Amino acid sequence: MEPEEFGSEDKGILSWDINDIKLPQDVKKIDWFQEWPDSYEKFIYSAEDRNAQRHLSSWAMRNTNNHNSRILKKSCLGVVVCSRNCSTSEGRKIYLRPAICDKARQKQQRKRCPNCDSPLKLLACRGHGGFPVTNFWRHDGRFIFFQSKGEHDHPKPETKLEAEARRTMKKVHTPSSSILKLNRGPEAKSVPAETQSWGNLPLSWSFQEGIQLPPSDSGHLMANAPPQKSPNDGLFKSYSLGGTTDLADPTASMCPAELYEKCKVPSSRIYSSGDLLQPSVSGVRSDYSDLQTWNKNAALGRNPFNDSSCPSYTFPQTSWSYDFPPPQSSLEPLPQQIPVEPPAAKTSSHPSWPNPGPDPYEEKVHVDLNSYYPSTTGHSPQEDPFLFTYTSYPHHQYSLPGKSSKWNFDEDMRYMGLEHYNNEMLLNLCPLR
DNA sequence: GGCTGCGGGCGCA
DNA sequence: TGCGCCCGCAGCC
Repeated sequence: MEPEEFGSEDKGILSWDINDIKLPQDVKKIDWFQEWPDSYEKFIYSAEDRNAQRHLSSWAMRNTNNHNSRILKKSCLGVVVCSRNCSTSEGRKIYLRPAICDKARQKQQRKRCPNCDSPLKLLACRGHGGFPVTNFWRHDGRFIFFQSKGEHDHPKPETKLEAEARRTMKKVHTPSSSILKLNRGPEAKSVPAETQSWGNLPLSWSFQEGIQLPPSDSGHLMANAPPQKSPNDGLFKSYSLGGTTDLADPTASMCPAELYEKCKVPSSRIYSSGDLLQPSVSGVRSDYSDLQTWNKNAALGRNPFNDSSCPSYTFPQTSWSYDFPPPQSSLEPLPQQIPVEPPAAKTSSHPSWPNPGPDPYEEKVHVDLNSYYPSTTGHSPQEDPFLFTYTSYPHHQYSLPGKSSKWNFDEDMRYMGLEHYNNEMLLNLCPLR
């Protein structure tokens, strides 16, 4: 997030440090959750942002004791790679998510590369002066302040959801490899090298669960060699029409199909707030015009769309604005796949952190997404019995969209990645679909 | 079994 | 004093 993108008021807000005694409370703009924070970044999330509440990151971050109960500190564990740096026949590299638990990580490192059976090795993160990148979380008032220190010097590992899903998938019956191959072949080959784990996840599973894995393997992620792409790549397919989408276009990954033409030019402003949120949106902050940033990020396996430089919109009720678009976060479960139940008020486990209130996404932004939902899917996810055949996240707390077909825009957008992920997985599980 | 948060403790600069 | 790291514990999924 470049300071140039902000006005004087924003610059003042950006001047805070996580260690400050008092953090700004007159926050006008709060950020969308950043799944892959990198470099020396600061974000201010709503205290009701569930991902922020959980201090989630797609980097493998472990808790670090900083002897300060007000500030949660996490340090990056890096990425688990093949010691021979092997590549699959499709040129994919092995980037596994290091287990957070020390014992589990040791156990993980005793396993072999799923591709070449060489030993695995942990590529430690040394992006912060030779030490791991550290992330800091602090709850203060209505906000959750996030600050990262250091720049990851390693590829992105498998995301948490991928790792969780992989474990889950291990417990379910695996369809035959031939079916998987049939189902995934052409599409998989169309995925460019840019594509990383998320979009390829089912493909990875196809490899690991049905085709290439040695019996002893516990699963892995076969990501393409850097540059990589963020998990929210899946969003594109969630919105795409007819499965003929161009996955090589990163800007498309977050665009409703109807807006694709407006979105597909990376060097221009991708999201006009009025395009997506007509009644309740105002203000656009920035764009993704820096190709150098793109190239640099891509070279390190980063998705420039994870940068915080996003257009924003403002909630009329709160006068806050969110960076837009949100869907880079795919860490949340999909409401479409969630049994109807009232949202539970999450209780902060931290003694000094306030309990968040009701989910703002269920109250503040109601956007009719009917016109944006992919029409060619033929039916909505909630109508599709297949979409209920697998739910890997039992802890969801969200309610299904009501009969009014009003969707909670924020959450739904963020969930699209997971929806894609589930849809893709279901495609594997139900290849005849 | 693994993830997460907490906190005691140690070593180093 | 701050930081990095180890360890154990407890709660949760």
